[in-house]
Amino acid sequence: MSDALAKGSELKAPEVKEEASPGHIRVRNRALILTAAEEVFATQGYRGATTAAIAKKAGLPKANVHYYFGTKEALYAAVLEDILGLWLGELDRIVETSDPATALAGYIRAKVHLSRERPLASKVYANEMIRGARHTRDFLKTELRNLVKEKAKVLEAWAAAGKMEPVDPVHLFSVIWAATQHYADFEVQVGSLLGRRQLAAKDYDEAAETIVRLVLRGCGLKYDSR
Amino acid sequence: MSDALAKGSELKAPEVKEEASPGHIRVRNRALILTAAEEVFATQGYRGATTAAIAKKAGLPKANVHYYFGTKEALYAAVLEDILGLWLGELDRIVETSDPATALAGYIRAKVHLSRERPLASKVYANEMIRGARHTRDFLKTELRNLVKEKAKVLEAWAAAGKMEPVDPVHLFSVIWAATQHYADFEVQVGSLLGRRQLAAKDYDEAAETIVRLVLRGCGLKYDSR
DNA sequence: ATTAAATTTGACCAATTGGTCAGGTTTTGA
DNA sequence: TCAAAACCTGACCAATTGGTCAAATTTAAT
Repeated sequence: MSDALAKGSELKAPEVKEEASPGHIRVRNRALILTAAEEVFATQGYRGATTAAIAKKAGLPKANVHYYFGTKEALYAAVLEDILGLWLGELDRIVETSDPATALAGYIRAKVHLSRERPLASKVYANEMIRGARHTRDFLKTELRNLVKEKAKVLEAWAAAGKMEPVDPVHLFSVIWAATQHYADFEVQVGSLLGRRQLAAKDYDEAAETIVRLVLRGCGLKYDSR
Repeated sequence: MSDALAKGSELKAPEVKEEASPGHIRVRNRALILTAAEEVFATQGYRGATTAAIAKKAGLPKANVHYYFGTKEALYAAVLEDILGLWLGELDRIVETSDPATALAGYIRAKVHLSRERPLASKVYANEMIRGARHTRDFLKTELRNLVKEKAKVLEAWAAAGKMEPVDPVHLFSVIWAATQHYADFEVQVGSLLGRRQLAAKDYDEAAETIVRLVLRGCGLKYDSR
């Protein structure tokens, strides 16, 4: 056995008691199923996803999936719930005290990063929108709308302070979301155009810079193209 | 009967001989089926679309759908074929002799217009990309890639002539496509954020202007925000 | 150790789905 | 007018699907 390997093995420090804490099975299996479901829903669509395929990908019998989530629809709702949490976080940096260019650029880069790290989540969400947001209507009309209204005030304040030009906030966010999520949802198209099977880190970076450039300049902010 | 209505009826000028030309049944029914299929594929996804639903929407028995298109997959391919034709046309205005700002703005406005007029086509295409472009890979890697390469040369020429700043063409087109098609694919989301059930003509116009503004300024071109 | 609760799962079911087909009707062209 | 081609469609089928369930096993808590 090589030194490195031996060292690695010895280092798995905590030496947890093999299994632990009540409910850990529930937690582990729900996570397995949710991960598998995200992939199957993303690549096959809601209707195309079968509970059998999800179960197989999770390494569990189909009846087990129904044991934990009841129906396919409830499982789908749970997957969406996870994704919405992921989406909502990054907007925090858009606050009045931030510098507009820094905040917007940071948000865009973070969103592109998410498209690279969690493309399946983006695809599930896109699918949900395309099909009319049957399971997400309330979220859109309340939570998301309020969040955007809040951020709209920040943009207005920036504009009033002469830090940027006024821009319609809904259209600005729409363009940012569309452009950034495009690199997850239409990954295969962008890859084809760039002549790659898979997008590389560099491609995501260049995408982010392009989007940042258009948005900042569009808002009357400085951006130096290198 | 109102004047307007009567006038409208009388005006249906050509008064074609009730039926006509051999093969007209084939043409008419294929069109009925393709239109119905576009809607069902758009709103239900590939797997979610049933030939029965398509037949019902077309007002024909299911067996008739199979009579004209054979399999569901062949019908889907035919729908995609139609859509790709629609997509490819508008790029014509991006030629070296055009003024960059005029050409790009015109293209963006035309694409937004298409999102409003043919949202279902956009949704079918988005679905196809999300699922990995199983039926469109070849098109992407050959036709679309070559088209973009061609347009890339135009952008380079414009930049070399000092008419605009250099921009990565693939990322520029990706952002334009993402932003414009967003108003078809994520229509329900934009509507929720704007507090409308349906987007109005004004909303599409404002969307187009926002995108034009970001893109032109991003390319170092003038755009006056009114 | 004991028992209640949680978990597991093969077998099963009713409904749906893409697709077929035979026998009929209508359209077309000579 | 008439036969061939095109078109139509109700009835049917094998496969798949989401979901159920009862009996067995494992885990948790006393």
